Amino acid sequence: MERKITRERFIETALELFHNKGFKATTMRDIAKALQVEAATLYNYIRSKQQLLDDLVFEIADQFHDGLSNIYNSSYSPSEKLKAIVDLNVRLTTAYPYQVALLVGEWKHLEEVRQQAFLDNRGSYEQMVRDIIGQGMEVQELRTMDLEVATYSFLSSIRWLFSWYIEQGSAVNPVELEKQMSDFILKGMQNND
Amino acid sequence: MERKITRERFIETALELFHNKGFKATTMRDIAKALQVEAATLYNYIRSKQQLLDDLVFEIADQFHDGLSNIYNSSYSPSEKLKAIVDLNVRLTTAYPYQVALLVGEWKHLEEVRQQAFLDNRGSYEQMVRDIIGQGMEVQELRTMDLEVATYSFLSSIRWLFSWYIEQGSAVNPVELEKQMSDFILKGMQNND
DNA sequence: GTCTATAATTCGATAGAC
DNA sequence: GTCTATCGAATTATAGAC
Repeated sequence: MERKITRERFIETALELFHNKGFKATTMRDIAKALQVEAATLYNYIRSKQQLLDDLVFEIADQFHDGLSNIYNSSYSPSEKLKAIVDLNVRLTTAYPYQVALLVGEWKHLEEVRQQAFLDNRGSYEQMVRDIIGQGMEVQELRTMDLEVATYSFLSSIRWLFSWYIEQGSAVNPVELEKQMSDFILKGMQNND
Repeated sequence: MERKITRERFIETALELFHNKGFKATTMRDIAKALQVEAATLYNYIRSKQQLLDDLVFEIADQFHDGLSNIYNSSYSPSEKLKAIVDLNVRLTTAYPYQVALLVGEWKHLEEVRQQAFLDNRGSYEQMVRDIIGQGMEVQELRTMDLEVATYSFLSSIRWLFSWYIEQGSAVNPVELEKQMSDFILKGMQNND
């Protein structure tokens, strides 16, 4: 009958509410009510609601960025790298679906300076993907296509994984999911001459 | 030196702010300031902020739904229908990018009953797409793949078009865009035996 | 570590003059 | 149709008792 709050339970509850109602529409009282405590209690765990968002967004954003850097700086071929990127996304998304949801949908509510830092991070991520796809076309591993459309479509098709995963009640085999997604996305990009 | 507000200018300004800051974070005073009037003035144009969101979301949602219904009930083949869906999305998104942004990102802030109506509408849209892809596999126009992953990836890859279009400053030829996107997305789905 | 109480601010919306 | 003035509710966060 433990009623005590752990930081972990607090974060979990907050993330779920942020996903369901949005960060701005979720009040400290909402989170407190879900944990059956008073709102003031929550301030033993965080400095502010704003700081909580910042911590959660950048924690997961850094994981994506670091993961992609390792892929980018590897000796894999371009199309092998793209498969590794799909794999990275599936692994992070199935491990931290609600944090990815926050990353995709609530970064606008970071304070201004931090929002710019976020956009720099995201821009760097997108540029690495663009480079890899461009290299794939150069060595003719990938079909020749409009680079911007290809980059955008690739990123777009994996970005919404979190919402599907959450809706499915997480009843998905991550390994099979990665196979299916790589298959679908990369088949359209590969050069078959 | 016309300072008068038209309903059109009001909607345009509100949509842009909703996209930049999010619906919840945009105050009536924000919109008023951008139009260089007082907040009270805005209530000559709308009944409430909530009603404004509702009107704008369902106006564009209905256009997507009706457009897809027409495609669904046509005599085109499944893969021709998919191409028509991409075309529908490109046309609506390039014509009403900020309204599409609202549709994708802010539906959570509809009031509860209307939110359910929205989800019913979206579910119906997704089911039609799922049907078309399933039929494409049956008649072997499309490769055999996991139906859920294919449907999700297809929808996902066109959903973020609005953000790209807005970022590009709308400097895109819609016809060429439709061609590039159809090409990218459908190449990976077609059966080549 | 959790509570009660409340300060300080902000927001949506209305009343009523012009 | 736009303004000034303001109400009432809601929100983040803090102070201080236990």
